[in-house]
Amino acid sequence: MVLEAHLQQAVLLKKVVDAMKELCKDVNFDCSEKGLQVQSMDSSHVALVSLLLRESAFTEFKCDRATSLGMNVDSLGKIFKMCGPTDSLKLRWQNDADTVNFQCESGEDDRIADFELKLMQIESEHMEIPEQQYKVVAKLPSAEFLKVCRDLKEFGETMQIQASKDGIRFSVQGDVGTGNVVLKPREADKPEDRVSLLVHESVTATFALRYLVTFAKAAPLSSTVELGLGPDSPLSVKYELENADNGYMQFYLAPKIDE
Amino acid sequence: MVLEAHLQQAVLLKKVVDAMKELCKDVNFDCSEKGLQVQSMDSSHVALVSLLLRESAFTEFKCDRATSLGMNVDSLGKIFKMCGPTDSLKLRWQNDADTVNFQCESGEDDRIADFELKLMQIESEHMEIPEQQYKVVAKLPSAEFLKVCRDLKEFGETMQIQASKDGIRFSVQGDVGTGNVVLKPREADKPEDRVSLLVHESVTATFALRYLVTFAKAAPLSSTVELGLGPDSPLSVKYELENADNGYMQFYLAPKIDE
DNA sequence: TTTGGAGATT
DNA sequence: AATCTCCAAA
Repeated sequence: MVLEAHLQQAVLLKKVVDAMKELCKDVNFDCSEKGLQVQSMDSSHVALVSLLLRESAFTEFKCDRATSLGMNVDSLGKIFKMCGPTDSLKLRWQNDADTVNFQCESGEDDRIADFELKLMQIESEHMEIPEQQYKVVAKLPSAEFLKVCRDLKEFGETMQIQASKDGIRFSVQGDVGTGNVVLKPREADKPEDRVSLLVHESVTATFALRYLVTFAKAAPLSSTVELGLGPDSPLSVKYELENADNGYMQFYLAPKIDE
Repeated sequence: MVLEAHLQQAVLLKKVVDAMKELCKDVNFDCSEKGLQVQSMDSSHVALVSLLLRESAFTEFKCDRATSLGMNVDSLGKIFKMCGPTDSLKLRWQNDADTVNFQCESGEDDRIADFELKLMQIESEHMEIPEQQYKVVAKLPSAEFLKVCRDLKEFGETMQIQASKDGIRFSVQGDVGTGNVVLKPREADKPEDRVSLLVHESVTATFALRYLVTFAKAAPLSSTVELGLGPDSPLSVKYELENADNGYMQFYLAPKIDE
């Protein structure tokens, strides 16, 4: 057995796959002793998905040899659909086998679903993601970001984001009119209700709303989301797992350049 | 600024729009110093919607000059979807501007959504609604009316309403059988639980259930609904706002004439 | 724990 | 308009 990983909550991986499903068809899961990692362009090569599940996210993790396992995301979605919300997951890969095994166990151990998934060869266009120094880092409730994106996408295809010390403004211009939502920095008892802005320099940029909505659907992964903005640089949309040390799921999207 | 109206609870207008959405595509909001008014046939010219929001329904209301503002109801629905349940609303229209501005503010003022909606020219088929002397006026809990309509629409498309001093009977004949719900007059501690019947003459009439279900969805506007019935005359379904002086929303539906 | 209603999504 | 999911009440 080269890879054996046990996850307390299969639902974590289910959420990750759900978030990835609309963007990527097939992806490589890069396995090493550090954990699992995915880095993939979306099918239309406009957005980038970056997932890291550190070894600490698992109750048990063993990986003898670094390797890339190519999987079909749709199939993964179907597999995890079999899992109940409290199921645990065991992931196994034998040396050079052409399948990987998923085993979902209900909490009471009275129901075991398992699936043998065929692996696929995916040319891994390995990409470096430069560590950006964002001019603005905004942290807000992930549910609020999801709602803003969904509400505004009704009016148009392009969203302008303006961030300054006073707040962050999401705007869409469409045929029937122009919509804006402004969030001001906000303290709150629960950290997950806060809106905070770290601003070195005000930033205005525009993005294809379609992708933002897709990213925002990763909200179940975390109660908060972190937006990273810079002038003429890609937007980062990052969801840290409940325990940030366990990893994150992050999306990048190139801005629309003004004509 | 010709029109400026502040509403404590944006949700009131949201409910009104939701109730109107399924019936009308575009409507004129007639603004005067008395308040806002809408009178519109539904798209298939079978039903009629009549809305009155008196000036007193607003925390602030100013209208320098009577005017009709044509708006798309779907767009209004999308705008109010952005509002939280406790948001307040500011409605503004500048002299002869071709847009009207909606501004939703959360209670804590840390989230402002606003929308600039393009106005449209709608030929206003102005109609007089004759004050009917209904043979029967029935008042019942709006939730109960909603449930009756929803339950019975499962069995057929046409509802017969029979009202007499003994009670009001809703009947549907369908392929799988015939369903009846009878409500007898009922006293109750809370006025909104009462069922009362004012009967000058027993009435039997039939209506297209589809419209009744749509009307009944306005239930969030008021805990009670008033049905007005006459032989061979349109049914009135009226929801008075919690404070009746603030206005009402009313629907009319022509009866199906027996073949 | 199970059932119903409400809200949201396609 | 129909389905599905989530949340709340019994």
